Amino acid sequence: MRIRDEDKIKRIYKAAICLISEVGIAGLTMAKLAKEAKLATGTVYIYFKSKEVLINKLFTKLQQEAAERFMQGMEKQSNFKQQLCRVFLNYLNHRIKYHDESVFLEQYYRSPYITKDQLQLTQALKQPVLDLFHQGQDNDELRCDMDVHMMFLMFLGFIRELAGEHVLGFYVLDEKKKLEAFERSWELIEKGG
Amino acid sequence: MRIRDEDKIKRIYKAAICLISEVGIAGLTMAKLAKEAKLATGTVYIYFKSKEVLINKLFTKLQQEAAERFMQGMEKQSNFKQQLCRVFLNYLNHRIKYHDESVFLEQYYRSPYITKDQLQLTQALKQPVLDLFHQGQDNDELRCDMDVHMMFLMFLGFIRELAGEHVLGFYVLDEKKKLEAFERSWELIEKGG
Amino acid sequence: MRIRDEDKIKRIYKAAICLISEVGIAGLTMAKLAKEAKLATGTVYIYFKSKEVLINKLFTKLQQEAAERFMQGMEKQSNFKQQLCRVFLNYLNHRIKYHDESVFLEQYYRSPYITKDQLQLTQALKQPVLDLFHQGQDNDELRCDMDVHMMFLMFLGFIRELAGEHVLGFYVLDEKKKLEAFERSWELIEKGG
Amino acid sequence: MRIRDEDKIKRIYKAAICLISEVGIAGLTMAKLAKEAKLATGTVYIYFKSKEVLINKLFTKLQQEAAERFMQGMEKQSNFKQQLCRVFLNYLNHRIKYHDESVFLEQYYRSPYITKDQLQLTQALKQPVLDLFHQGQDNDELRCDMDVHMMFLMFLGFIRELAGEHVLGFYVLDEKKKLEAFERSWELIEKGG
DNA sequence: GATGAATGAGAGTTCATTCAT
DNA sequence: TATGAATGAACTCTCATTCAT
Repeated sequence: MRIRDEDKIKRIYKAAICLISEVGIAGLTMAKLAKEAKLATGTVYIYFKSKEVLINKLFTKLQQEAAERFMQGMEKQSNFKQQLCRVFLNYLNHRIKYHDESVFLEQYYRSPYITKDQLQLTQALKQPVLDLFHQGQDNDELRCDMDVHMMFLMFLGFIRELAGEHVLGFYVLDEKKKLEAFERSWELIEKGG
Repeated sequence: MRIRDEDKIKRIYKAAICLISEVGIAGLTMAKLAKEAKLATGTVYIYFKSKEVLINKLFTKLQQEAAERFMQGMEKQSNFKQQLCRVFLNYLNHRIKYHDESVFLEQYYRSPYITKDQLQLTQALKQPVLDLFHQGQDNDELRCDMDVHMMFLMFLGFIRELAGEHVLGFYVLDEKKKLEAFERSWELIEKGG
Repeated sequence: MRIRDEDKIKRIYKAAICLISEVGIAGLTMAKLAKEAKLATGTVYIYFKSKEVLINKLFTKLQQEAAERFMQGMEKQSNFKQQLCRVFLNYLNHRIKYHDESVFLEQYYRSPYITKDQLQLTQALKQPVLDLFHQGQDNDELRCDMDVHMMFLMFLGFIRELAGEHVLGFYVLDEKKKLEAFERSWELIEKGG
Repeated sequence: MRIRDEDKIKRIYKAAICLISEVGIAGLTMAKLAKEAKLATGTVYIYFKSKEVLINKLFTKLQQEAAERFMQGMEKQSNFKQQLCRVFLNYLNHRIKYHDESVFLEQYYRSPYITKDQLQLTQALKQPVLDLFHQGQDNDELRCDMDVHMMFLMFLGFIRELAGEHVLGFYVLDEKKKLEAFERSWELIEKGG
């Protein structure tokens, strides 16, 4: 029964993301969720002990999936700038393509439901990107008079705003714009910029 | 006859902000709200027709108050850079000082409750800051090979991340750090930077 | 202040009848009532101790007014049949013209709010009509092999149904039909019919 | 899984009738109803979407049941008069035995909750009885100088008053009285009466 | 007396969770 | 395991009544 089980969990997650993007975390009910996932309400409780547990696990799962996407294809790049560009675009495209998930993650991140542990994990998932910046500094690719965390926050915030406004239709991004956005960010942090 | 009481409205708003920061929009109940504001539940309904109306009005009010704070003290500055610095710090400090409100605004902004009208208003409130950037470009203070909206989003995103991480204790900001953050942003957009 | 007071009471009664015909006794609220009567809610409580008292008094008042209308112009009639006809038409026209009031009276009459005393009073108000029937029997105008109460109930029920269906538009009554209805009733009860 | 339970619907209906006869439609609360039916409040909402729907359905159900009872045993009668007598007694006994239901039906019928559709249905349910009268006229059993609708309203009104006063104890009916009442009605409408 | 804001018990309804099948 | 009917606490909102002005 392994396969069917996994399938049900997937359906539950998918239904949750879909519904939350429509009605918010507040508006999500277990009845709606079960219906969307084509399950009985009771069945959901076989796989998740409570609504809270479900939301928590969904958060962790989505966060991990997102983190995996960020570094994808990076190692194939020829130089540091290209690597960073890859990460930049990965995250930007992720925020656009998985906008529903991103909104959920952000809402949850700033919600009272999040636990200390989850916050720590969130920080830990940023580490690979922070490491990349550190490496850049060590290899004289990035300026040294700006701390890595600040660079990172600038990158992150810029991307989030770009993606957010794009999804709402207030600032449309094509491939050229995306690259331009990266170039501007790069200018700011490159050695001798 | 007792007279309709502006003070009660303030107490209701204050209680709402306080509770939402603790338990989220989802967790806000009219009973808790009334208790926190030291009113009977029915009294809240004299001033606000429904919970939804209350939340909507709170959003609009906070947004407008926030917008007013952003430009404060700007005209006193001697030059363009100082003016922009003032706005930068205004927003950054606002995001820190009024973190509860900011979180509420952001949550609401991405929630299904927000109306088209409110979204438009939100955009309109950004206009004065956008105008400042435009003016900077026109007066040869800012580079012209980067569009104003992009500059704005970079500023905005950077500030939000800084404030967010500061409040969570992951990236502590003092006055020096704040100014450094502004300097980095300025480098990116100044003419001939 | 006598005059103003009486005026307010009238306005309250009128508003109550009007609203009850629209929304039922259940749907009547003191706030709506006050608004309709152009008074403050508190003012209503100066004249009526509670909603229940108001409804009770309204019932008694309307019932008495109705009773007065029934015998109107009867004594002017030349003979017994004409007298009875007058009463018949009085009641029929009353049920049509004051339909809202009649509906209220009937609803109240069958409701749990009515007291034993009020029920007795209601019966007492029928007495003049019952007396008329008795008198008819005594004077050999009416058959004696049918008890007076039964005659009365037949009259009453017939009139109520006629008026009810007329108001709903299911059985339209003009003057000719009204007289015909009386003639049929008369046939049934007249001596040697 | 527990199966949806027709018995529960019956209990809800029964509790509703019982409570309405005690406290009126206005006084019926879902909490009282659930308690009387020995269910949780939420359970009532599984079977009826809202209080209004419950009341509506109850009305339609009772009306239909009542209509069925009226014609019962009629076809077994040897002649037209006997048939009509059967219907007369059916309705009279129904009004006495199911007095609570009858009061509810009447209250609802004159209430603002009733819909056009329901009014039409109510009229339609009268048709079989009206048809019986028509048939009586066609077969020269009933007089032709009185329209069928008027005959019907006379019957109906008479019965309602008789039953109403009987239940209140103001006019006691035994089997003899009932037959007498029918005889009087018959006299009025029979051919050559 | 007149006003209508204030009150809070209680209304209808929802929904996370349980449980009989 | 899977189901969805059943539960009842908790929600939003109403409204008869009170009370400060």
